[in-house]
Amino acid sequence: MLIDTGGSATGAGVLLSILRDGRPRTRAELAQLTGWARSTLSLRLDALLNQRLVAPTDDAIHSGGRPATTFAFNRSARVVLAADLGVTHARLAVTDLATTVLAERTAEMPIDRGPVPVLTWLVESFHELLGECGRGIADVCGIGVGLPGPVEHDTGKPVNPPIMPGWDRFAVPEWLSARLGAPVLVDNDVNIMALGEYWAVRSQVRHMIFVKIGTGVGCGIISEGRLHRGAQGAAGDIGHIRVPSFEDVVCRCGNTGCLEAVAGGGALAARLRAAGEDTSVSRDVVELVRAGNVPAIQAVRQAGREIGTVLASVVNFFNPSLIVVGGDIAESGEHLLAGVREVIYSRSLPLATQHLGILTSELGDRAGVTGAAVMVIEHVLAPEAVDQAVMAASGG
Amino acid sequence: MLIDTGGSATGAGVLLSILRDGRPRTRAELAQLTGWARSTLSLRLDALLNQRLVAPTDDAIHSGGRPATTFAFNRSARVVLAADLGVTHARLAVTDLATTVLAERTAEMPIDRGPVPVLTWLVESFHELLGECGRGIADVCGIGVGLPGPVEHDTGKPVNPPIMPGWDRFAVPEWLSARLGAPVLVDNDVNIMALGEYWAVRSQVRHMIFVKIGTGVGCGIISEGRLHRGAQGAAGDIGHIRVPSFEDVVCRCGNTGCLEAVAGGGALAARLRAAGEDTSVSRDVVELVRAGNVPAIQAVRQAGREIGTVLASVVNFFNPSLIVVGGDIAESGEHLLAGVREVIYSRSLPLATQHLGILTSELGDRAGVTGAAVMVIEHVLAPEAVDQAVMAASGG
DNA sequence: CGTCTTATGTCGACGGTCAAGCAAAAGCTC
DNA sequence: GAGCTTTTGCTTGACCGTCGACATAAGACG
Repeated sequence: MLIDTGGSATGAGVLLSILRDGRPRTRAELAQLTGWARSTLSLRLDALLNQRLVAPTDDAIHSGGRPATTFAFNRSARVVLAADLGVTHARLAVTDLATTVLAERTAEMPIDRGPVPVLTWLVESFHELLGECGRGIADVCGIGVGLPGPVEHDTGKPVNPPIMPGWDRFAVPEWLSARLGAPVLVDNDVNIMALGEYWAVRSQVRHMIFVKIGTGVGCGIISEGRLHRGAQGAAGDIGHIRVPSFEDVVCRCGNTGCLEAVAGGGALAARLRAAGEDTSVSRDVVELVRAGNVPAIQAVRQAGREIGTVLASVVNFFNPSLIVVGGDIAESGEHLLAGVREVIYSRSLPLATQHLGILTSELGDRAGVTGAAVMVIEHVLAPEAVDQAVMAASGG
Repeated sequence: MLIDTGGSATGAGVLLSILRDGRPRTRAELAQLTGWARSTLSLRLDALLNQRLVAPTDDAIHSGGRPATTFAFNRSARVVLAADLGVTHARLAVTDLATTVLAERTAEMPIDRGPVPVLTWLVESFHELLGECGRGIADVCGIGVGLPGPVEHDTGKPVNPPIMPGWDRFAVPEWLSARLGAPVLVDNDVNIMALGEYWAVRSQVRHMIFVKIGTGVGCGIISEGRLHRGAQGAAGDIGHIRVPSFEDVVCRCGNTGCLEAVAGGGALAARLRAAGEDTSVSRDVVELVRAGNVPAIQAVRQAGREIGTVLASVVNFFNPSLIVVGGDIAESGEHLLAGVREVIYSRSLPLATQHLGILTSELGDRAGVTGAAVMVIEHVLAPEAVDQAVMAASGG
């Protein structure tokens, strides 16, 4: 229960947080920005150089006399292992400290095989991916994992996941970190996708909602730049909000009229199948839309309207400045988004919509692994964590 | 653009934040809690004693040898001026640093008289209230004001308030602090009510929603213990969420089917008036309910159901651990709450509702002034602010 | 009243930080 | 290549915050 007051709380962390934007800077600039003496600054800069978290850049700024060497964040100092585990699919990546993917892999990997088989495969694959991009296990500063169900983020354990048999309360972080020797962070897959998309717009946006429309419907919430997980980590479960005039539609959750049962990818596939199309999963619906199938396009647009109805309420309540729509169904082009926009702009308050952006995911199916990497990077590169690492390296 | 790295960042602030809970502690306990040497601790404790923010308590703990003097937060060190300005009504209070009301006053004060008349009255009344509780203007550490409309919290200016003629972009903080000589914080009235209610439960609750049902309907949102204001400061505007099967009801906002037009106090009064009752404002509805008028009771309970419909969606989306219902109509007893509970518990997900509390306001019509005081106290007693004050007092 | 125990104040030592100054380095201009 | 300009690294002395140790204070107990 001690409060860290420092002793040698070196302060290298805040220096790094300034350099995290990637812009190269001279010592003089950094001294002015931090308010430290040049001698002190050099001391702390050296600490970061020793950690290889910062590196001198090639181009020197010249202003008449001796050119000033510039220093910039070294995104290659460490690597992050990121995993986005879906219900049937898995995507893995090795990224640098700026979320750039260095090596990646996707595979069919049903989550219901259980934690040990899936995570064993995960560890093996990570080793292979590390080999692909020429890095070693020693370079790994952390592992981020997204799971398709509710996760207690503090402990990293899934809690009562409806579609992950065998995973309930499995200690994922302990299991993985024992085998990979680095800190492990776990969260819900929609949350990490939100984090990934937020990363790209973090300089302009403070409040954001990421809506994933796959088989089901869910969303991740960013408030004041931080993920809002809710009291039970169940925030963002908009898939089971009841939509009007569909009280007869039965949802897998046992209730009726849920958004997911009306506008989710699974529901669309089922409805089109009933109409004679050969659609079993949400990706089949996307195929059909891309092929120009009119009933499929109409269904997707109408789903957009239903989702828009719910989001219109969410906009009034939460007042975000950006809504990002992702997931399988979102990749079927503008049809879905058109429906969403149509309803939100007509139903939400002008004050809340005048500066509201409604966009499709920039990262596409990479949002998950990017977000997993972001989660790790934010943890490992937080000022206090950097201070501690620097202290440990110099202190012994 | 300097980053405060200290010099003499005394650290007295974190010490005070430990003592803020009100529990008396000995020097030894505090040294252990902070991790500082006893000598260092004494130094910082002295700084807080000089500021009178901490005071020795009478009872000394005895354990064989010399008894240890205990120290506790001195809630009487300063006073806060708090104002909750409604559309027609105003409530003012002088509170101590633990939000205890020392003197208060309510008055009819229509906000549409404009900023200068209202604020002039405010300043006069504050002086009188200070006299009543035997404190001087020098004791005031800050002023908190709640206004019935959207406020840009950073600047304290109302922005496009629909029902506050003459207030648009009026510089409330500058005007008041020039006359009262202390920092002024301004926010929306619903936000400060949320803050006030949160204060009472802050040790158990991190995510909360405060719903105010007066003439209109609005809510304040607490995420991770902090007020979520949204991108335009417009978050919590649930009064204009569309509720199903009321598409014919016209709202004062120009749209149709808004929750406020269906279940707000103004709407209830109008509906009962059309049925022959003598109700013009929401308080009249409450009177009627208290008198046992059956149509009024039915109307209020049904309003609770309509509000519950919206809140059920909000619960799925936001996953709070507590919903507090306040405002005029909430004071009509359990009828409203029964309607709200009925719908939320039947429509929201079990995971989100199993530990969800739905309660009426503990503070009642004092929630506003309490919240205004909380806003000021959190600002003035924040560790950095305390450090700065201590530094200023000792440095010159 | 003396002794014992624990709390508290004081003082010197230590270490981190700063400002200043100087010499060396690295490029440019002439 | 000499001279100029500016950055950079290094050193020194001073200052301040923090710590540990010692002396003193305050009450209890016999």
